[in-house]
Amino acid sequence: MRLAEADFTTKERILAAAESLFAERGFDGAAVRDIAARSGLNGASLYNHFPSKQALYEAVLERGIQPLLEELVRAAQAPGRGPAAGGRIIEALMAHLERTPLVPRLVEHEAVRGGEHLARLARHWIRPLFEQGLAALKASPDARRWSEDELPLLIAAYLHLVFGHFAMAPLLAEVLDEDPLAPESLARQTRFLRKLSQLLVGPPSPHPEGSLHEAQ
Amino acid sequence: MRLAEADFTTKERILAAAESLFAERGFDGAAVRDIAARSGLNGASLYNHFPSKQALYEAVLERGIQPLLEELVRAAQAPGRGPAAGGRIIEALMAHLERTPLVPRLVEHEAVRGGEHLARLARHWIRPLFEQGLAALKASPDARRWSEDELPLLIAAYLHLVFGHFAMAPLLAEVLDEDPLAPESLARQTRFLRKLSQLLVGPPSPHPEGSLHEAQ
Amino acid sequence: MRLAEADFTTKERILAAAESLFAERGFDGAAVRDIAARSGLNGASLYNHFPSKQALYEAVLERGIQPLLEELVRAAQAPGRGPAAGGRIIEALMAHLERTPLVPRLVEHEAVRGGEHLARLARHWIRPLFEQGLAALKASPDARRWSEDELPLLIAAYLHLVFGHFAMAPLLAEVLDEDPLAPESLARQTRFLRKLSQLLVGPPSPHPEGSLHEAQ
Amino acid sequence: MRLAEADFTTKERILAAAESLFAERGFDGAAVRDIAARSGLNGASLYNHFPSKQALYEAVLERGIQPLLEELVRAAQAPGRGPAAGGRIIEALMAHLERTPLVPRLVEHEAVRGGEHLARLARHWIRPLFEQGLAALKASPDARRWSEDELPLLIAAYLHLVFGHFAMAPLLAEVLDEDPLAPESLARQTRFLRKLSQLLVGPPSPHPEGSLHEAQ
DNA sequence: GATGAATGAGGATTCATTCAT
DNA sequence: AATGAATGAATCCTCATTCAT
Repeated sequence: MRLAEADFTTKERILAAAESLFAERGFDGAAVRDIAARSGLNGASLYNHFPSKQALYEAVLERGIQPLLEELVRAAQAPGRGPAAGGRIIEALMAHLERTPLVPRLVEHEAVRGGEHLARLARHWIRPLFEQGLAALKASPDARRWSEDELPLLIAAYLHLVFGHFAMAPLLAEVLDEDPLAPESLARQTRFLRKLSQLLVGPPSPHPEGSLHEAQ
Repeated sequence: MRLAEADFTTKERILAAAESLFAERGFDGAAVRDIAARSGLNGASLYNHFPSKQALYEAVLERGIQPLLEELVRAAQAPGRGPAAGGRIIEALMAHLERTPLVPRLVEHEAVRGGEHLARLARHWIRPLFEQGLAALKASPDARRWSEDELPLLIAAYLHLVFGHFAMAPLLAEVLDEDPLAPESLARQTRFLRKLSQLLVGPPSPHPEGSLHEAQ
Repeated sequence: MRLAEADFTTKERILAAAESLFAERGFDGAAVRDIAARSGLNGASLYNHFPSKQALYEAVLERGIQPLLEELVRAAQAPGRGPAAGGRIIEALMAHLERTPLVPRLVEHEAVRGGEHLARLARHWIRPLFEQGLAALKASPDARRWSEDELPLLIAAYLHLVFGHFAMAPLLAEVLDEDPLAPESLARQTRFLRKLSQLLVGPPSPHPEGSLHEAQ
Repeated sequence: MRLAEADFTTKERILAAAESLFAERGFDGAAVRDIAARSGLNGASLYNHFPSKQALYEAVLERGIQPLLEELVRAAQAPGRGPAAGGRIIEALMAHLERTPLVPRLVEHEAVRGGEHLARLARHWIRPLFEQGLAALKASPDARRWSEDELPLLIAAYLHLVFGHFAMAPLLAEVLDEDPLAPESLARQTRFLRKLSQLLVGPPSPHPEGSLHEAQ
């Protein structure tokens, strides 16, 4: 029991270290030895827990993306399909990413390089997400302002907006002079996205400023 | 003249090859030998044109980003600051990126890894872009729906939306079953972004569907 | 214990191989791969024991020079400061160098190229040696034939004579048709230097030929 | 004529640059490109004047050693074989080396590494020098204090003393806090060597201090 | 499970040399 | 005679991985 627990802990430590290094430097830039060192291990010991760098990478991706997807499914399936659903999903998503802020960087790295791993990533994880979003949007009366072939773009837009904030955090930090991952920044971004969402798929607002400013 | 032209050509070939490889694999993943090979050169010959991989990388970044920034400045300074300005800038940006579709990937790679180069990238290139955008938004009467501290987020949102489409093209291609960089896809995305822009910073529309659908 | 011993052995093997190659070819001429091969190692394995070629080089220098200096200090501090001290030091020095005959070559290489490492070499190792020698000479009544500003030159002369014999051994071998590092050659050179030393700092000899020929 | 003259000049410039770089860094450490650059040439242009690095190296050695040898022959054959001959040769040698102070470094480099070139160096240049010295010593009545098999060592000693001063100049500079190649340093070293020579092969001196101090 | 040592493959870079201009 | 460009070989070093302990 003690041993198994220690093993679990070590594995977790490796995964966390790998996540941060893969997020920072990408697959090629992250050295196994560095990951091991950041886990408090010798470079060779890591191979007692993962058979290869590639396997470790995939485990990191899976560990990061799986809960994210589950969270999304949960948020989307929560009762209340009304116009507030979009805002709720955004909130859930942002709240989740606040706890795993490196995942978007991993995804972005992978997406940008279009690696072999990408197809599986897309098919197994992103595509269901898209379809789920599509269904939700089609069910929403207020989304009727978007034609059918615009809906995928709309979902992609949400993806860019939410993931971009996390993935490009290092750049934004330099430009905005504040840490985009700080709680206040995230809260502000969440409010901003909800407002934006209202404008995009909310009901047409005859006097937007007043109502929207309160809406948060 | 012949010589200078040949030199220009080789250097350009190297820059193009480097751009594509850096975009695909990032700085660490792109091997100098591969860049040279893709330029029709021996690995060593590349060093007759660039003193180091790092220098080549920076030249690629500069070559990609400088014209982009100039294009943006040009578009922003064109006459007609009205509500149509946003749409015009988006159009110019998308048109420009259609010709250099790898640049957003480069930027995203750099942004995601937060490399040493990032600070300069941010200060010299992205920040002026932000400030220019801020000024434009403040001058726009319809942007008054956004509070002052939301404006940077709005600009970042545009950044994510435009750059994301190009940077994550490989992922989107898998998900959407079409090439996001194909002319029709880009035209659709441009229309979509103009419509979205209308909703975000356009005049409040009492009956949006009709008017907006024609607006393109 | 077994492990530590094996480690010591490998490191020692590398140091020995590096010493011979650095002595033969100098820093630039000695390839890490060759050093590794001569140690029975793959080129990469060497880096498990030394972080860089430069570090290995410095370790080799230190390993060679440190004991030499200690030997000198020991010989100089031995009782009996009289006119025989010079001869005793020479003997000790020659005996020591017989066991590490490559060290003078290393020093000569380094001295000739005036490398960055030289300053440290000079200040930490050679200079104390000089000062020690100076003190010994000043205390010797028979050295009064040399003026104060000639004493450093006298010490340098000893340096040249002793080190030169070892460092230029390859050249001397060609010229003299015998190996200058062979025991008999070294014995002869030692006798020669003692005799020479007698002439330089020994007592004025009224009938030198007779007395000196027996002096050995 | 102009062209030929320019060529001669260029060749000389290359030889001078090569001499300094070979002296500083040895054969392996000196890059052809650096030699060319120091000659004001492109790396490729050097090959218009010398067919290879090796050939250039040999030309440098020859250019440095040939005049030195001739100078020695001249000094040795000058009238007056008496006991002053040693001093006169030393003076001529030192005076010559003052004008080509890098040559001893070249020789030392070559001697230390025992390169392929060494055999020729030894046979063609150093050995005649030795034999000439041997003859001179045998003819000198005062050298009778040295047995026959010590005479080669005596000559080698002179070699070490004279060449060492120049070759190890960088090291001596650090230790003695003055430039060993400065005119005063060289003058002092010359006086020192003459005095030393008097002691080694001069007549037995009953009251050395007085007489020798004036002897310079 | 942890580690020091070993290694083949590969990475960026340098180098001597060649060649067309 | 000079040079920019090209290149194969070599250089130092890193890396992912393996293995004995």
